[in-house]
Amino acid sequence: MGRSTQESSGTSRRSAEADGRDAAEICSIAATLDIIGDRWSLLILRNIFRGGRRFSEIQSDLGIAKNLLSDRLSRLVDHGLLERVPYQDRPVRYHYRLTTKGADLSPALIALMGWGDRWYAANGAPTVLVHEGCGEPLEQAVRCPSCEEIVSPGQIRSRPGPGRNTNG
Amino acid sequence: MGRSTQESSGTSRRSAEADGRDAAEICSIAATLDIIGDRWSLLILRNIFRGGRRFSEIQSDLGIAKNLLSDRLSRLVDHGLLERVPYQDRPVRYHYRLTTKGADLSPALIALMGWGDRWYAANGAPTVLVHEGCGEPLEQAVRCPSCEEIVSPGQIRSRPGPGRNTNG
DNA sequence: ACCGCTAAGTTGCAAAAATAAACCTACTCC
DNA sequence: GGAGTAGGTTTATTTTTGCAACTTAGCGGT
Repeated sequence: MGRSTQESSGTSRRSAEADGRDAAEICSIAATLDIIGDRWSLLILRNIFRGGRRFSEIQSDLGIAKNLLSDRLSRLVDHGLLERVPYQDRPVRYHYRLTTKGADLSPALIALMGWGDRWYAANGAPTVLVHEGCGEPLEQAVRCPSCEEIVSPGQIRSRPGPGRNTNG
Repeated sequence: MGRSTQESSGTSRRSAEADGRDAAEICSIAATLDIIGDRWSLLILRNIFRGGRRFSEIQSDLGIAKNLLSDRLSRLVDHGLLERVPYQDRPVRYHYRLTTKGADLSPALIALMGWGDRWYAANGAPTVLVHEGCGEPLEQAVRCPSCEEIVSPGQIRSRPGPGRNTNG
């Protein structure tokens, strides 16, 4: 009935800070990693991005233990990144589909893939993302919507936003 | 002398596929996650990005156990993402600085932060990245260098690259 | 000279999580 | 009615974590 032995759907995996504020409340990176910051979640999502939607497909492709896959899929469904939808009756079989929220992680996957390509793909990238139509390889960039230009890393500054210290 | 109890600098953390090809060899996302795909590495890097370079600074900010921090820092140094540099003699004290390779992960951190902002920052982002000079918030985008335009997710296709099946 | 303090770790141990392998349920095909 | 498939659960073993105590090396005060 429950989610097997390794239950882990508590509110937060990392310990709270001194005054009860959790790291996730003051950093969106921490908030994100609380959800997909383990060794399998992003790989599972990557597989589903590529079209491998069924339990057994993901399991054999990744070599993940079945109980862990079961647990991670449930977690991702609970957090609203995936939907579990029946794709046949008799016997009822499910597959997993990205929600808008899950699909919205694609920039992060693209960035991680780009880094691996740049630093570990000695013989060229295993997979390249191309522009539909023109077919040319794509790249990721940070841009300033108001200046309408690409911003280099050195021109990026960070400052506290409106969500800082909400619980004051 | 060694790296304390939790040694983990083997070549690969995930098991090899049937024919000896590792997942990392056919997917740059897997290759990347082999290095920073645990619960702490990206948070450590984030801290160092923000300027928190010393052991104790990272340790108290993150609340990570000291032995784990020690292990993760050594791993990141071994993999060339960080450099351990003495910042004083007597007693000799070290801090950790991003290498080019480590700094090159910033697009991934920006993407993860953006996702957390969009889905978990009900009261606005805790931190915003702005364009130096104009001060306006930045965004991340995928662009086609040859068409010189921003590409929406639906226009992205992926195909095998030159590094696929290198070990034929 | 001794006391307490800081930084940056290391060591030992208990608890939690990951892994592997066996098992289960429903159903289909032969 | 036996074998196979999909999608899991259960159980046992191994690995990682997390916590607390301890270490090393120097500093500042008394």
